[in-house]
Amino acid sequence: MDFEMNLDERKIKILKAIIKDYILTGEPVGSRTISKKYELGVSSATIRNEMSDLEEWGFIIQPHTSAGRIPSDKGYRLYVDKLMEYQAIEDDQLRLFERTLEQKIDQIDELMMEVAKLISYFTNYTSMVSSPQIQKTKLKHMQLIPLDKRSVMLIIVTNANIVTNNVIRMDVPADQDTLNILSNMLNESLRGLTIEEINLPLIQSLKLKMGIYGEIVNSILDAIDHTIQRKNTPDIYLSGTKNLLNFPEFGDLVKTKQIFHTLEEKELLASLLSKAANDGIKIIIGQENEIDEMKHCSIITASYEIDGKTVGTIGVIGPTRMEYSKAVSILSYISRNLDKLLKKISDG
Amino acid sequence: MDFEMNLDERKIKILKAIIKDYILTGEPVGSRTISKKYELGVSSATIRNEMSDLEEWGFIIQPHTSAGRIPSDKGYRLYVDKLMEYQAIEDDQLRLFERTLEQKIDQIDELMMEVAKLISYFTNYTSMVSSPQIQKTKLKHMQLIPLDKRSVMLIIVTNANIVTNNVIRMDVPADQDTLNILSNMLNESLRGLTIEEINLPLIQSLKLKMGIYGEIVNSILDAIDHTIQRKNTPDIYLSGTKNLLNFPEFGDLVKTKQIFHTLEEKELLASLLSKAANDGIKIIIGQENEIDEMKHCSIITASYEIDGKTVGTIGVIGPTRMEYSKAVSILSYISRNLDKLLKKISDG
DNA sequence: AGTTAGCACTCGAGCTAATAGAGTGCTAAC
DNA sequence: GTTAGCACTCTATTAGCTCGAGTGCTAACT
Repeated sequence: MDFEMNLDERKIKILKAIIKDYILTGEPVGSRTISKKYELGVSSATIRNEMSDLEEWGFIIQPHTSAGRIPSDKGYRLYVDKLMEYQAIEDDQLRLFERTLEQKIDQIDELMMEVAKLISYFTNYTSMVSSPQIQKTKLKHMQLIPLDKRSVMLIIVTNANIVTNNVIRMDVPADQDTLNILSNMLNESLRGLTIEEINLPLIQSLKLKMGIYGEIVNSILDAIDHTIQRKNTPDIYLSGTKNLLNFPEFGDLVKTKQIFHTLEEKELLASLLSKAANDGIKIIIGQENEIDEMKHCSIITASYEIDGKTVGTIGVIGPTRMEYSKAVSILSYISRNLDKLLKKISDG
Repeated sequence: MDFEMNLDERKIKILKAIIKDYILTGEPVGSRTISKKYELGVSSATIRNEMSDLEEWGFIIQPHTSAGRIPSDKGYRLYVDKLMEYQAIEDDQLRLFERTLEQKIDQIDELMMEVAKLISYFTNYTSMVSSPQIQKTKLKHMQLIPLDKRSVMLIIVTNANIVTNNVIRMDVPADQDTLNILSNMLNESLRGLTIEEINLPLIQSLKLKMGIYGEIVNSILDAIDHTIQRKNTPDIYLSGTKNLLNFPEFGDLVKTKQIFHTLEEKELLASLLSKAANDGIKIIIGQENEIDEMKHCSIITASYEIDGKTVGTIGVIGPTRMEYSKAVSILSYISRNLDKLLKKISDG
């Protein structure tokens, strides 16, 4: 028995060949295929011996006796960690992305959806995009608008011109002028802060400052708080869910239905994406996935920033037989350039 | 040959039995099944004779010689037009809907998504919901907010507290006070009008009225116009796309992929739904569908109103073998009560 | 005239057996 | 250490077969 694991260069080459070929074709890869298609200068018999070792060490799997080998999750893991060559994003994709950048998109939700579409179009996988976490963006302007006698709308504009609104039910009626004064005071005190920076001491001092408006301020601060709570789970945009159906591994409708079900659980996806935050590129392969229904998928996520702060995540879902290097390069490129797109919204 | 089409009561009963059974089981229905399961007081041989007529007239189809009959699109059409019995919405569904009504939902997009989820949950089909057309809703409040030296944000609040926002690039800088005055003037002139009522003569008279602010007003009215243009295609919310995979008729992955593809084309769905506007309940069966990829589906849509005006549409997509009466009753109930939900957003 | 029992006929679903071929592991020679 | 050769294994495909559901037609019955 060969208990010592000695991954020499030739074994690496063979493993890479198996993974590449299997990602390309989806069919188990045999020793003859490798010796013919990939120039290793050795015969299929030698390769068979090497493959036997690779299988013993768990990097590849034989679906049945008379079939070739397919990579295991462990094999893919080694591949993405050490073996994979990063590739540049393709020129035409670059151009298409630039063109999108030139388009006039003035709503953040449209932009997010457009980004999701681009990712799924570029990768041929299902894409996910989470909108910027509002807590980490800075307050730019607040405005109170009278709706009727007892209710007021609070509009909050942040950093990248993300607009949220909130109806506040007032105990005390307030007229337009009062609301304008209040809006000004709020702006003076809070502008430039991120929403998560608005804490209890700050709120107390605000109440004192507001003097006669104290009681109204209460409701308003509640509303701000409510905004934070509600927006704790960011909006999730999906695109290209149909792409999963392209892959024979999703021919089993029962399993595939479960995946589609998961994709509709936006909270689940939100937590999945938020875990990836701050990590740059993160790759989850098959069984590594925490969500049971996703254990036959791989997920790649990439976080993106506004003003140097990580505020959201983009990602793709595909079969474990995923074109990791391609997907990584695309996600990495888009995540690095997403802040430009977001800034463009601000420019009006 | 029997060229005269004489649809007597017994034939109707048999046709109804075939459709009911096929909707239930998805299997072709034989004459013996009908004579045993549905009490018609005649033998299978008699039913065979009648079925032969029904087939000749195109209401049912025999997939192959030794199979039972399945309804044709024409058969379903007759069924939904004349034969179908409307059924009351189930009690537990009613309760669940009421409970949703009690929940605090203060954003229109959340509400729309919630409604879509309810519909797909109730019907087990894929649901579509289009957000209220902003053009037909009335202006409640407009507010200009300064962002930076050269740009201003226009917030428009309409009827059901639907909020839209728009960044305006100004040629002339404008300070907070000017913007407040302008906001007030705009509100006085335009409040209560629907957006589509804001036409050229009105705009002209506004410009005169605004006097010294004339040049600024231009940009603002452009922005309003832009809002109308952009929001011409309403937002579409989908839920339960995975439900399609429940039905054996969508086992063919190639066709199903096409349907999923169509479901991602929001513009297409928007036009599909908008065509249904003003029509109350509308049923599109199989081949009747204009979209090729949808010719194996049936679609039911129902329009909904705000303040007596039709502003949007809800609907379901399923196999032609759809539980029409159930789906119709659910859509009809929800569409009739949707305005209550929308009003609740207004109440804060 | 309408209904029904009886029966031959058709055709798909599902089972079995046979075959072809891809790929392996092992052995012996290089 | 490498490789040619070969027996062996297992799947996928095909062909042939049977079974049974369902039909249409005919002849008898009411």
